[in-house]
Amino acid sequence: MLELPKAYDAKIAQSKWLKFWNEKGYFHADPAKPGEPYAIVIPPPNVTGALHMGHALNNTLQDVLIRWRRMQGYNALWMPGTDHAGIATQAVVERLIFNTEKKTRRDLGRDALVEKIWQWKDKYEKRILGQLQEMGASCDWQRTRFTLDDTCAKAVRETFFRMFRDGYIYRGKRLVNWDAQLQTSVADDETYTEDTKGGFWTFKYPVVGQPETFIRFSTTRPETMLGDTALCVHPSDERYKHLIGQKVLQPLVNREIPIIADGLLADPELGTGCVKVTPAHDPNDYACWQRNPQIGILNILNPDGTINVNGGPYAGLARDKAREAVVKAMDELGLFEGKEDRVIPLKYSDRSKTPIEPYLSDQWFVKMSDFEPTPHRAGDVSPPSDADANRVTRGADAPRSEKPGLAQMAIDAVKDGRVQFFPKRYENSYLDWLGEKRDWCVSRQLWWGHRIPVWHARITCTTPHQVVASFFQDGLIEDLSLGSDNDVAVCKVVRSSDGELITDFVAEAKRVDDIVRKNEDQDTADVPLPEPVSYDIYICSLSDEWAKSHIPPVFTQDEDVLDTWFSSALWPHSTLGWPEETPELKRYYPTSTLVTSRDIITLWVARMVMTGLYNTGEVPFKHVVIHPKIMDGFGEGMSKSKGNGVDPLDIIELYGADAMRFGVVSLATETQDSRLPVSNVCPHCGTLIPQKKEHQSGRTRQIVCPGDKPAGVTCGKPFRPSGPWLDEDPELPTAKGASDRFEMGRNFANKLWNATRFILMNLEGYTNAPLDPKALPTEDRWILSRLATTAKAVTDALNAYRFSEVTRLVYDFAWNEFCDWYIEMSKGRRTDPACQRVLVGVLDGIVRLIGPVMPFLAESLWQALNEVAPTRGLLESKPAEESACIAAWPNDLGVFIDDTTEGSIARMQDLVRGVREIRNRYILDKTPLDLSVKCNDVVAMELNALAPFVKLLGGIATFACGPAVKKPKQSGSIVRPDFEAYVPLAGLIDNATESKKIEKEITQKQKLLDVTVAKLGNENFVKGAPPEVVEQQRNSLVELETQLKTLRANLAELQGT
RNA sequence: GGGCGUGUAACUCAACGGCUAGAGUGCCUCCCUUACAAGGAGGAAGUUGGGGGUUCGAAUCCCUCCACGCCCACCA
Repeated sequence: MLELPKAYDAKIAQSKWLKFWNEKGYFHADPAKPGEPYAIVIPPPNVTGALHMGHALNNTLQDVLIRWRRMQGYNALWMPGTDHAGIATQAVVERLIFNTEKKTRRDLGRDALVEKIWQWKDKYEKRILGQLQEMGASCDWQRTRFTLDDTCAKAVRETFFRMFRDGYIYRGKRLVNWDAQLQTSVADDETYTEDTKGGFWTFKYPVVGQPETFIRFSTTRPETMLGDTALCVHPSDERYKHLIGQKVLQPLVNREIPIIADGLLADPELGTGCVKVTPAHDPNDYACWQRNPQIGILNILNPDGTINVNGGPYAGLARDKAREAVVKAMDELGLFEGKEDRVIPLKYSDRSKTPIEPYLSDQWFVKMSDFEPTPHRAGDVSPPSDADANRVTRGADAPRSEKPGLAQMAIDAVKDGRVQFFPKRYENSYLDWLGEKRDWCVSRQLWWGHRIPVWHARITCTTPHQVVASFFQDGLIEDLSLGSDNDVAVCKVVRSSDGELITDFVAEAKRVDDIVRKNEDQDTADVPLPEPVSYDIYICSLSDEWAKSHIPPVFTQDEDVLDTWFSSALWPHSTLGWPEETPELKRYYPTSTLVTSRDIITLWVARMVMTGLYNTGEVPFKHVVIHPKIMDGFGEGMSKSKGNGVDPLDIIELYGADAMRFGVVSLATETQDSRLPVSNVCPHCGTLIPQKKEHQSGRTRQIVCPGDKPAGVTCGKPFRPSGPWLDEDPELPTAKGASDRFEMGRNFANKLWNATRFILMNLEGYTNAPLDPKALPTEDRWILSRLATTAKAVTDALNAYRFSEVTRLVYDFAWNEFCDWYIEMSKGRRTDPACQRVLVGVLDGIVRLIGPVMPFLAESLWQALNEVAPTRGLLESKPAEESACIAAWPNDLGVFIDDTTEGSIARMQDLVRGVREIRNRYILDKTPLDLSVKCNDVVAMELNALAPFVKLLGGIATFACGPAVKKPKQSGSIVRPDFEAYVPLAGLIDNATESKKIEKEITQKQKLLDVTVAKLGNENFVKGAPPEVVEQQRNSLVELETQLKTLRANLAELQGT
């Protein structure tokens, strides 16, 4: 017989089976092999980040699904990989280089910096993938991708090219969130808003031509006054009506600006009712300018956040200095009216933690709204003139134009069910966000990323002749194949002055000609020469090689890289080899399930659907599973700076990978958040000390391991709580974060380990044969029925992505039914072949059911079982699979389901529990005790059949049953109503206490009886409720009456009456 | 302001219109019974946030109030 160690050793199991699985190659998906495909692409973790509990949850859930489908016989692919995470990674490496070498990125240069980031990436990618492996993730590691690798780059290039060609990508001036520190634009979602101490200044501008007339306005950002191009009031505001159309003087830069009326911008209730308009530095003002283009737009900032030449005398000043100077100057002019301190919500950049500056700059956009793209020609390489139209038609339910745009395509896919969300409510965030159809700014002023494959030149023509010469006679455009079917490059030409896309060059040449001719016709000596005309020429090329040999040197490649999400958006098809028609793409696309968290539903999920549909015509995945976010015990997000984070690797170290996985799967409910109370682990003795709020964010410098516990349990030594510490402190070691919630999984693993150990020790002479339920004793039928019911429930839960239910179901069945009851009952039947087969068969089933969640444990038990019982099976006898990874999922056990037997055993359990309660409450010594039990015929038969139960009563009671047991006439005996056992208790109990207890019970039962009587007396209930509910109420009425009778008799006996 | 969610035992969560609202942890009592003390047996502990309503029947559905969380928008 196989003798296993006394406890489950997670570490040994992990190293052993990881190696075994790798060697066997179970996780490699081969498109040539049979089986219904089931594919998941991993949400690629950021290469620079360490894995946190969110990753642990996210990846464990994917692994559960993949392992489960693999066991079901699917051809299962889990595609792993990492994300280059543009801004985050570059920022980290830049900071590192600055800290170590005191060099900025400009000192290094583009190539050197990118080279350094690649080195960094190689190192951290290895680490992060290794961590995933340690968690047991059964990814197809041979296929590991990176969003910047050649395969992905090819897909990115192809997508950009097609979008450029088809007019989905355009160049536009836009107000972007400018990070003046990193000197890049950042997306809305890469910013956060924080209440910040600021001010609310009130100034006045003098009205031109009306001495002593001023108009007052307030602002939170005085420095932007340099860029004011108007003052704005509400059209119906009586106070200012007469001033609309007048001008005021901006005294600092000596510019006259108009007073305009705009009901959307000005709110008469707010401040003075008059607001300054700075289109280039405020999103609302920008919108106002779009409605009132005549006021003009003036950018006053340099990319580094200092004031530019438009700021006149303030040029060169940093923003805060400019603010001081402007206020001072206004004050000196007597135009400053006062300042109020105010807390202002200010946007910050997530990466550099510096304030965001709304900044006007040239960016590349992907058009989201509906339009009619004309391939190869009419791309919209201009600022959108339809901004207002967008606003009117926004919303997922807005009327559709003929040709749905990217956003609409993605909306439709969810609305018609091609993509389904679990839980369904998350569809809302997706649809609402896409419904806005806001264009997507895809350029980033970074070096780390996919470089934008567009070459640009500006050609300025001083004579119309030159235009013609440049465009036609030199043959430049023809060569570049504008409008032809060139599939390597596309060229677009834009008139610089107004951004008009030029598609008809003959017409354009004629237009310029006409202007010149008009000038010549005037025939005066001092005719001004025609204004020079400039054209911006953009060439997008699919291939760098082609670009090198074909694009004239006057063109330069765009310096920017693409938003990280651009490559992430392609992930489901790019990783499978698109645009090549690979076998993988054909077999696994569309993928099956995407598992992610709710905060990237818009950023990532929506964009994957869009690009998937655009590139392949098919949705990227059918199901989107959104799992909760893991919070600490106070419901707050985990973060490094708070120090309330838990490292999954520490959990693996402390409790094992199976326990970690079991824990996080248990947390995966359908709620938004899950709480995981965090403890500090004493670095000296390992005791877990629950984290308090004051321990967070470095507010507590020192914790002393509690000394009031027994010696040896805690050590009483001081340490530093887990937190944002930058340095090591030799005196005070820093605690790790952990959580005792993972004990549940560890204990469960050990329980199963020991159940297996017990079974394997008792398999002397084991042979296997199929089991016929009809020929088996009650308890065997019962446990097989419970196994079948559990297996079905687990399968249902997985199908519906109710993960926490999976762990709960298996835990309850394995521990509370199999171990606590069936194994105990089996102890009287050690050599019974049927019992051995049931033990092995049920254990085998449990191992399969827990396999997806606890793969290391499952494999350990599986291999042990294979040694002793290599041939097994409940319905047919066959050799077991060589690994739990590829063991068949139990889904054909329905024949064992037997409700009658489950009911009998449930009654028996009640009875046994009742006896145990009496023993525990009253019989503290081990005096053997005669216990007579009277029960009805059905129970009696069951009990006779289940004779070994007597042992469950503790081995000190005798157990008599049958129809004719008389109540012993013995003073001090007590009858428990729920099982009618007569227990002699003379001298063992305190009559007063017990009387009280019984009185309380009588009150409760009487109340319940009254309710039941009332119910049954209610005609509506008898008619309206389902018959089985009525029947059950009738039964419980009879039962309650008996119970009350018994209780009253007990009470009378106790009180000696 | 708009949307989504949460509130059940001391803590973390189940229960999704129907048996006396259940687990795990913690707490109390007993037990190292040869699978397991990372264990076994039992116990105490709940006005299901408050208030209305619908229903024969509500933790569950509706209304309302309170508290909390997340997302989006706005805040000169």
